[in-house]
Amino acid sequence: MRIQLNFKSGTPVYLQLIEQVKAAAASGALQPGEALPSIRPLAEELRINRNTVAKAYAELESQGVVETQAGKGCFLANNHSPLKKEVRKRMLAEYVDAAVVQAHHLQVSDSEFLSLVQERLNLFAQQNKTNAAKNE
Amino acid sequence: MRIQLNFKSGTPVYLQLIEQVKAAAASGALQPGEALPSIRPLAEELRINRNTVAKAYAELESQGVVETQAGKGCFLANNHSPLKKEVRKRMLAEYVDAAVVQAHHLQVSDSEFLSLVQERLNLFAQQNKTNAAKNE
Amino acid sequence: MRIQLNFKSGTPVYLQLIEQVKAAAASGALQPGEALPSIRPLAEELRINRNTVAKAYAELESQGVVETQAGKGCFLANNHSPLKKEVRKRMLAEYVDAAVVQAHHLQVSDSEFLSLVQERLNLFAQQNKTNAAKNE
Amino acid sequence: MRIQLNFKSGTPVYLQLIEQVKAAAASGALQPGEALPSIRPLAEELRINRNTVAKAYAELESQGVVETQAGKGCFLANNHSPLKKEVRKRMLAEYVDAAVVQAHHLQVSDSEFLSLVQERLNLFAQQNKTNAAKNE
DNA sequence: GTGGTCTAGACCACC
DNA sequence: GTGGTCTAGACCACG
Repeated sequence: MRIQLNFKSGTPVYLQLIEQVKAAAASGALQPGEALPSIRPLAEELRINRNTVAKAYAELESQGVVETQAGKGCFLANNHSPLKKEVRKRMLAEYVDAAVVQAHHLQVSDSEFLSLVQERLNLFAQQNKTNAAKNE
Repeated sequence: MRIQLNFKSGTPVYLQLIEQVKAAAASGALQPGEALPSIRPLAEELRINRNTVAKAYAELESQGVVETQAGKGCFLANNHSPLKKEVRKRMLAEYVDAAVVQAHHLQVSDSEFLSLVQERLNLFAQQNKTNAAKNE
Repeated sequence: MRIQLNFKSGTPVYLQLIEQVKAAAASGALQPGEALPSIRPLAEELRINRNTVAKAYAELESQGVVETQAGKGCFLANNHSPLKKEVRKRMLAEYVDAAVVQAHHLQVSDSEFLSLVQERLNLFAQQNKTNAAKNE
Repeated sequence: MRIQLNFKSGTPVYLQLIEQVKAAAASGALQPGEALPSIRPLAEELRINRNTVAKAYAELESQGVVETQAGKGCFLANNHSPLKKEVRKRMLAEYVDAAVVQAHHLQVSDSEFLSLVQERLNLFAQQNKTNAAKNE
């Protein structure tokens, strides 16, 4: 699971964590019963306080999204099924629209915008590969 | 201009306002020189405090998006501060990255993602045309 | 009576007006029964709204410092006697202290400070003479 | 550090705080590197809201008078931003002018005014010496 | 415990 | 009526 925080957005960090865990569960990237990252390593990787991660996990447990087993870890609860493709597309569209509006506001043409999108996709795939290698 | 707030998103209300004013400006729904809604009526309509609207407008002014005249009102500025191309690209990249990450979380493939981007670009261009026609 | 406003101090203009009229009354510069400047010319001279002057005068009347006679003007009430020299000196000391602290903060030496004071006193006397000539 | 507020003066509380911290720094009562009172206890002691103190400290930081470390505290900065001599003189002139105007209102003669200035300078120098001795 | 931010209410100056 | 400012309360992130 890949977590990416935006410290400048004004959105509390723990809410960003919650949202991204939910998204991973919604997409099926995180399977029911699968373990979430442990609090301490995750906090170190993201350069945030352990309390912040703990708070997000606690909130997720109170919402029934995950189940915590003391001393063992935190696992995705069972009663979650991957969302329909249509729903996922609608969720994603919000993010795409924000980028499109910003592009227009910054007077970036459609073709420039599309090539930027392609560029970031490639960059992202490359980073993923690097992370995967590191975790082997 | 149509403003729609989401009080449960965790995104500060004043940031949502800023985004939507920018979107309206980018889409042509709000024309250069045109007056934005006055602070008090807008705050009442949205059921929020006047200061929240005032803060959004103040931030928009400091970004050069609008020009405010005390006692008169707040108007959309003409020139969208022509920043250097590199700077604009970097600003835009943040939005694109957020969408890319979300696509990955929701396990949407690159090709599906690109076609969604194209779809939203087309939709946006269409809205622009409609607004232009309306303002003639 | 010389009024000097500071638009950057954060103190409301009408409060500055009130304070300065009171100071003039306290010092004896304004005698009981003497007329205050008319609202309209004073507002023009100070480049502020007539309402602001009117508000200050209304507040002064409600405090019993002045008495307004509709259509005639605004006059200093009778029950005010000039303050003792010691009291005036103490009031003035507050302003002097603020300047002294600022001088030290800006690392201006005592001798430089004293020559600045002398310079401003001269400038002030000169302006007064100019204004007096204009009003003849 | 002794803070004394005047709630009836019309001067915003946060500005009074700024002035008094500057005065303490200028007089030597507060040494470079020394911690200012923490926001919460100070607010309670003065019976004002925490945000009012926070605003004063934030403004002091933007002026370069203090340096604040989130989660640690707020400390007096070392170098009082050596501005150009001309700029400093102009800033100081505002304070001097306010005192000069007040002297005129209170009908204090120039010579009396100058001797008062000298008196306060001496008093201030004496305080500085006392504070220096105390901090040895 | 520390400082920082978002939202709110009341008041100010100006037209 | 317009926008602007000061003060406040609640919540957040961090140590």
